[in-house]
Amino acid sequence: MVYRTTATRLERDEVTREHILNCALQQVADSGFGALTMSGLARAAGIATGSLYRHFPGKGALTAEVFVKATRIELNTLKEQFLAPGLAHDRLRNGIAQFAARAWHSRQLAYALIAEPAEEEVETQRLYYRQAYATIYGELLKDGVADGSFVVENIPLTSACLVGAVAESLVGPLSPQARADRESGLPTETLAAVTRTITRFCLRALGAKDLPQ
Amino acid sequence: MVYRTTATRLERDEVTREHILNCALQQVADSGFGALTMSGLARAAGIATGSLYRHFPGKGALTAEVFVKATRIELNTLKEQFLAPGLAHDRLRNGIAQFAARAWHSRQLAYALIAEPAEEEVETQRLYYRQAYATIYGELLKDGVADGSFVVENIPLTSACLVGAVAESLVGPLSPQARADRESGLPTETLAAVTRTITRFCLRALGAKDLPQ
DNA sequence: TCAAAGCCTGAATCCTGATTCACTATAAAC
DNA sequence: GTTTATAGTGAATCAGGATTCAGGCTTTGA
Repeated sequence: MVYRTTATRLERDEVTREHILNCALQQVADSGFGALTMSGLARAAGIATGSLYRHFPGKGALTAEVFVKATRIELNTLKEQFLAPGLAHDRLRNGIAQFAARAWHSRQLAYALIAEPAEEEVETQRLYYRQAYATIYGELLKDGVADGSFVVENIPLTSACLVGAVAESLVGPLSPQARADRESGLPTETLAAVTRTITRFCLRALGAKDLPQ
Repeated sequence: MVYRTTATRLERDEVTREHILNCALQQVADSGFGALTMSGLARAAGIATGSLYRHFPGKGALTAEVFVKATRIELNTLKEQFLAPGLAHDRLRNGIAQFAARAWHSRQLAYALIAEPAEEEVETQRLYYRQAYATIYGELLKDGVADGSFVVENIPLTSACLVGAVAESLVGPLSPQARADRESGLPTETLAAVTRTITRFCLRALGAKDLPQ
């Protein structure tokens, strides 16, 4: 036995692995999951196609890891706002504003994470994380009912409505940005205006008393 | 020239064509667009694979036609409720209730029409029909603002929120039915309860005065 | 420096399902 | 009944992208 997996090697592997994931994330952020091919990714990462398979068992696993890496960040960011101290009313407002801003500035990635069809393994993770999203919305609603911010009868279903409303209006084909992409007229709406409308929509839907502005 | 496309032939072609579309719709309603293959469809329709290409230029066109056929029905059904006489408040309530009931009873089809990824040609049509949905929502909102039912600042964006909320809560992965599919516990929610929650959510979001019940 | 073992390469292979096409069957016209 | 154009058939082909693998390359440990 003259060849050993030495520390140097392990470290180098780790670096390569991260490099691959970063390149993949870049591609997804630029052009979505649909544009992610193993040969293209290998080219972008500067390695051979076969080498990808040293680090990942297959495309599904690789893609799922990209998805999870990116989604965790979003979820934690939102969680931070939702679990902050203060009235549920304000926490919801801040959370949505932040989510909207992030989606607005990287719509392709937001779309990929929220809605774009992808490998089976990605869909599995998406399901898991949607639940996670719904759960933190649910927590917030519970707090909001307790502190008098909201009036909600069915928390899980209302969470689903909120997730859907926010997703469609920011990232879906009816979102102002998507419309602007299509009809090549200027993007008439601003982030601030969109955020305001969505926030008011959600707060009103939850029976909140005083709306922003 | 001894062979003419006689009336009998044209009629028979028409029948076959309809038969194919019906079989395809059946398959989509049973198992979604993903399960629709040309050879499978040919088998189901009792004809040869190649014969499908006598009636349709390719899979994309065929699938798009199935989509349009089914979606038109839904859209018209909703339009009927939304354009009925009466207060916008009530029309919205009726429209959503009907939409929910239809989706509830054929969830696979509803999912396929609203959200399931499919051929390029289908996505094109989906875009078109989403706009159409948003437009009729928009009309209703305009009427509602006029007759005092609703308070809405940004009609297009609010329409998008409504479409998203309804779609996600009825058909998306967070819908009660989808949850029930996954966790094999009984489907705790009833259609009536779900409809009530969604309707109240939407009406409140639109600033409606008196909520049902 | 060298032998041994694992790494890296990328062209060849596999897979899945749409599409084609040479052939047979059928309908129309006489 | 015969001729001939068109319809129907389904096995073969094609397409495009994931996956494999034989062979050269590097690293390791002595």
